Amino acid sequence: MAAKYPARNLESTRANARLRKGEQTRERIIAAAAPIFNQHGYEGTSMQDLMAATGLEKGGLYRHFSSKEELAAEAFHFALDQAVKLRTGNLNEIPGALARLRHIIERFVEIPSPVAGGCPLMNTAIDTDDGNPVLRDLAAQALRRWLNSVAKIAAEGIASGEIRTDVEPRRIANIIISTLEGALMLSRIERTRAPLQDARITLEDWLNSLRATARR
Amino acid sequence: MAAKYPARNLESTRANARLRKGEQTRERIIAAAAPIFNQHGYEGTSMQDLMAATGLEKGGLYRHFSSKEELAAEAFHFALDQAVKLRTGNLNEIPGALARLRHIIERFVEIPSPVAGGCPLMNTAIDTDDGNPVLRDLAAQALRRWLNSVAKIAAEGIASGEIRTDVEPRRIANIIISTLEGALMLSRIERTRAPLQDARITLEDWLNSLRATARR
Amino acid sequence: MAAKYPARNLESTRANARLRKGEQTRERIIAAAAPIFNQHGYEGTSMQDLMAATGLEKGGLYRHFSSKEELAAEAFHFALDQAVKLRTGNLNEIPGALARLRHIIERFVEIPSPVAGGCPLMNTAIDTDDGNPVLRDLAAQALRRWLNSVAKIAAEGIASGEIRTDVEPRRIANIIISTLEGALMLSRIERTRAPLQDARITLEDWLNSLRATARR
Amino acid sequence: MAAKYPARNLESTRANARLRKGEQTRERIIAAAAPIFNQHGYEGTSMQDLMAATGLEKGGLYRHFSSKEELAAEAFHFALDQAVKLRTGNLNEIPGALARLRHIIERFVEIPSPVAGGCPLMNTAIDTDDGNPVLRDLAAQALRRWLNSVAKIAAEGIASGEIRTDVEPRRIANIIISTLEGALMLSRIERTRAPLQDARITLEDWLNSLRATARR
DNA sequence: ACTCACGGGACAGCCCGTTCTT
DNA sequence: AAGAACGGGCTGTCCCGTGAGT
Repeated sequence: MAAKYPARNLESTRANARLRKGEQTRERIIAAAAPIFNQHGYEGTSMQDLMAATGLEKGGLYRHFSSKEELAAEAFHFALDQAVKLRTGNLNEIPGALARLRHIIERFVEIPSPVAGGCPLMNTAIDTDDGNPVLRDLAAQALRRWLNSVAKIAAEGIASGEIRTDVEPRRIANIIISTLEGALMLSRIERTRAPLQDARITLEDWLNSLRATARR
Repeated sequence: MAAKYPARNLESTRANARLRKGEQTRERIIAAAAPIFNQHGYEGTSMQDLMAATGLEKGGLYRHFSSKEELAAEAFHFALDQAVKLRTGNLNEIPGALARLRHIIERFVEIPSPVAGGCPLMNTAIDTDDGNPVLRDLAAQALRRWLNSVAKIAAEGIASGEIRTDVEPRRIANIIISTLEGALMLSRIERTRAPLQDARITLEDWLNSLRATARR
Repeated sequence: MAAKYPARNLESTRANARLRKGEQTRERIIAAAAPIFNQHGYEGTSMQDLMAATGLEKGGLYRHFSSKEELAAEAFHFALDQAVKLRTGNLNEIPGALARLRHIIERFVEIPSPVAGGCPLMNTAIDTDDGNPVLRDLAAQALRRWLNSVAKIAAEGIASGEIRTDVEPRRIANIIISTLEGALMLSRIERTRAPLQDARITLEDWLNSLRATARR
Repeated sequence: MAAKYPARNLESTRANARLRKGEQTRERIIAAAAPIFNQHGYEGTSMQDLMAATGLEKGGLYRHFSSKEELAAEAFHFALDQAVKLRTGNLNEIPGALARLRHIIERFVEIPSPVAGGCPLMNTAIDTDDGNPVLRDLAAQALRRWLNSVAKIAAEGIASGEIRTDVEPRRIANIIISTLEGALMLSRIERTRAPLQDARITLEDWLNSLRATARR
């Protein structure tokens, strides 16, 4: 996901250092398109919108992407990357499975989506559920990866004896993500952060109840 | 909202009262349109789709509804009514706040949406969030009513001493609905019922933990 | 023109005394339709407009008229009749050709059209000139009658020695009607009565110059 | 507006300056649309008609004009320009106010409208009087300019002592234009040039009667 | 690398007219 | 005599995509 069209020279440490002009334009288009697709959905976004956002003409856009769908896919990847990076933070440095799960929850609740329009994963999944299958699969795969990564942390916690053995890792992942995403939607519809805060408190309480009772 | 399809029992004086032909057609259109709007969203549904689904021509449709928006609003009401009726069941006859909350959860998880496309409330809310404001408000109000009704049950449980006093009714409502809706989405995207089942188990456990400890 | 569908009984002295219900409705429709057609033209008037103006449904209208065109023709006749009656006044009682021509001019300038939208003859003629040929011919014939009647008065004035013999009656008619109708249009566009007043003054001066010089 | 089709003389620096392809097409569309709008009116002209007349598809047309209204406005300007240029001729070189007024009358009567459908000013004014306000104002303003220019010539004639002081310039303008436009309509409806010829003769006689009486 | 120019098709909405029903 | 119900067609607008030109 991270680095798409590499071709970068060796000494470049950061992603977009020293891109050719065409690639710069391509990245610029994607960055401009991401919030628009994320806000208005695939069908709800017109090439005209993208032209206005990028300052390019239609021909200019189609030089870099063979179709609206391809551009939308790239924009989805971009938005997801941004969100993942921002919300993951220094997750790997945190010791303890429960602490890492709490970290995930906290970040999700406290850090707003870096791309306007909210969680790109859910937005894309819902938007394309009965529509564009290419984008739908992209979103489904991303969700699967997210579920897997959370379940893996839970499994490690169980293996290490930190988490009770009578709960399945997959269930922990399902609950955390279900509750967080559900709360995010309520927050957007109700236009208040209360559901997200409630989700955080409740999930953290629930995680505490999963802690393996220290027997002697 | 009035009485839809079935003939029902004889003593109903006003409900079905022999619909005129036009009203029958109107109801037929709404029933046919509801799953389409629910699946493809407002923008994703064309009048052509509705013509195909109803067998009527455009002139025929526009006789019963002054705009696509009006038809979508009626279809939303219809779908929501169907879902509410089916999933509410004999809720009022159930004694005990916790039992009623469990009943809500169980029904939501076990009974599939009577209208194809999943939960019309969430679908409409997400679909129109950055689009049609009329439909968005309709969905937002419906969600608000749902939240209120769940919170009210929780409040009654607290008042009666059944539920602990240190949790707010609003939070209980937020968590139940967030988790259920979030799980429903995961289920749809992953195409497996596991997230819903996990949500049910976890929410019921959580509700048990809210029971006021019997004092001596 | 005057009496269309007669069938009226003998003792009725005025036109619409004692019409059957259907005929009353028919007359009512025509009276309601006339100003609408006169203001918005044939194409610019929709059956919906007529429904709103009459309070009838489409079926009700089409019972009395076989097509929109037929209704428009009747409405044109009605509007023209109204205008002719009102502006003719006691023309026949006036002695002298010049006085009668002046009377025509004065009436035209001073009396606003009884049917909203201005002179139905010109409106219809212009409106349908490149469109509906049936209505166009109706208007052309009405104009021809009007021209003839004015020319006839002029001819009588010439025959009686009141008007100079070196001007043709047809030219007098053309000038009077051209100037009046042209001034009416300027008045409508400029939204001021000045052009009509100027036309009156100038035409009257001009008529005076046509008076046969009193022989010695 | 600028300079249309022909290549013209060499020293024109800005007028034709080699139009780009798109501008050529744009001008071609306007030239093709002008007679259609002038004949059938704004509502009576469909984009389909314009497609047929230009050979372009809808997408092609809408590239050059953002709406039918904008195209109609341009077509009106074009038609008016054509008519003004053709009928004005070398007006400025003619000495004497009365001679110039006669020149205007003569040109109007003798030179047929270069754009099919007759006088675009009157056509548009009447057509849009109860409809499109944008076009109506355009026509009203053009009429106002025409009236002003005629009135100005009359005023100059009065100031120079050529025309009698007891007639207002505005009335002269009103009469000339009313009579000419009225005669034009009669000519179109009756399908004979007689009304226009009568108007010319009569207006010229009338102008002679306005000549200041030779001083003693 | 990008703009300009254009095609062809879909969209919601409104139109006129007919038939069925009361 | 009139309303209710419906058909089929057309309108202006917007859409995505392609190819010529620079």
